[in-house]
Amino acid sequence: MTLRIYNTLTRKKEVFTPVEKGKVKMYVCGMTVYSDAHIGHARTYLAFDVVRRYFEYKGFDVFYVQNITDVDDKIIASANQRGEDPLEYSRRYTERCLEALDALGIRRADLYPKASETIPDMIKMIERIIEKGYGYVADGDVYFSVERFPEYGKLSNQRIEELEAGARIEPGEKKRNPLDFALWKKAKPGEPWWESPWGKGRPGWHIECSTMSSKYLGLPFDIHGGGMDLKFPHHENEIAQAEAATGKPFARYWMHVGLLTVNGEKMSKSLGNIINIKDLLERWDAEVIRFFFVQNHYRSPPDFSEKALQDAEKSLERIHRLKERLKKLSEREKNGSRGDEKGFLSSIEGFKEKFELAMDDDFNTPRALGVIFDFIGKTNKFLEETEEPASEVCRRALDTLVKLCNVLTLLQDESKQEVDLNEMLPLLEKYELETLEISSGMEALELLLKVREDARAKRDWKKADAIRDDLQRIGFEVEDTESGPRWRKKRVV
RNA sequence: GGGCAGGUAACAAAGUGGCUAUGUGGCGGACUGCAGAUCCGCAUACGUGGGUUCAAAUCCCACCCUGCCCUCCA
Repeated sequence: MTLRIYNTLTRKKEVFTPVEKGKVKMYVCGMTVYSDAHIGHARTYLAFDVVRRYFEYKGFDVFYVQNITDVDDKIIASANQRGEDPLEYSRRYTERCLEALDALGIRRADLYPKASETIPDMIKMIERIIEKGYGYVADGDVYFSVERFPEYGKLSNQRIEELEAGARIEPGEKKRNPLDFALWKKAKPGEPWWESPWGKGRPGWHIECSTMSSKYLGLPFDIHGGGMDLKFPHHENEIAQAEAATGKPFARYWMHVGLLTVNGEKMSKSLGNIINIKDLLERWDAEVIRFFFVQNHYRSPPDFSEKALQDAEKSLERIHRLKERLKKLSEREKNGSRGDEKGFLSSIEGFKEKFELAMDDDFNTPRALGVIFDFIGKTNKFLEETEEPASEVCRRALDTLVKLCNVLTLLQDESKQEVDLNEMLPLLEKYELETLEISSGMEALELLLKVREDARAKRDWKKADAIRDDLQRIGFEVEDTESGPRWRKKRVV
């Protein structure tokens, strides 16, 4: 089975063949750590988390590098504003940002190299660029000469002349061509600096990615990714620098993630609609947010809104309900039944194949989700038709469901089905139940359910419904089934 | 001006030259004391105008509209 990836470089879907058999080396442009991580970051890093998970699912050994930009104009500006040391400031935000992504349930990359810790390597690369005639020094600054690199523009499919027409020249620029970009910037007063052959200064933004990716992955490496906004000029510049310096091809597959909008508008500082992850997690479950993203293809721009999350939450419920149902069924011991277990088991394999087909087609997560929902429908039907499904069969279905969902970052956390005693106490009182012997929330809930069952047995529907409604109000959904009441905890908004 | 994506039913979102995407919501049915869940069924689609074809929402052309990039941005 072959995996095909849409390569921005060729604007086509291409069959993925790794540089080194069985391995995937991927690099994704990381965060500039000057403020809290926002949902745009979440969108991108979640997309690549799914990419890496699917590669692992297929048996590849993945090495995933994501840089941290901790030397940058905005960081310096923010730090100076607060009278803080820029490097200390960025160190603090690095942790904050990574923790926000952790909280969202995005797995960490294997390595997070920092710009500030890779300066000597960057200097070496800049020296090589100058040696080979692609860079020039101008009063303590070093620039890359775009005209010297004939392939400039190959990623974004633009010609230098066209770009020049649209470019603007700042007064007092030391550049020879407006498209030239800084490899090294001369230090200004109050800025952090490093010694270099060109005097005190700091690296330009683009050079760090060329340096870190080639340092940790070697050239060429397999996948280079990032947000759509980085395609030009950042990624274009990365290619120019790395290929100019080494003479080797850089990254083989370029993947770009569609940028999200918020209520139909671009998310930007000027609009004041930046949603940061921590704020969002106070109101929404991490998995709901992940579901929302996975529902969209990584290349298309999702539109973020509260309604979209509400919809995502409802859809997710369907998956959780089946998971819990299967879990209970597979925990009890039943071998064999009257249902068509063989037919069901073989259909499971069919769903797996369809899932893989969808993911093999440029990580088509919405289609893969469709397959999962088909599988859910099929499984529910099987369970309806089968009186006592064998626990082994249920376990197999559960394993498949979890395995496929895990690739999409779903069902990765154990659902928190604990019961808080304090929540239950008012209800125990309301129904005048003895609280002395109750020592846990679970016992309290079970007592309430038992009382409700007694009421139902006496056809006291009023009381039974009242208990159900009260439990619903504190987030417990109660359903009556043939085998007794079934409950599950829901998020209370 | 140049580059890159899109316009699919109530909403979200895939896909395909002829065969149910899917989820949420709506309607009807089964089940239930009721509800819920679940199952079964139904409805509402492919921006506009041409063209190619036995057949196009899917290919081609034109047009309209939307978003993004060309300045820092995931």
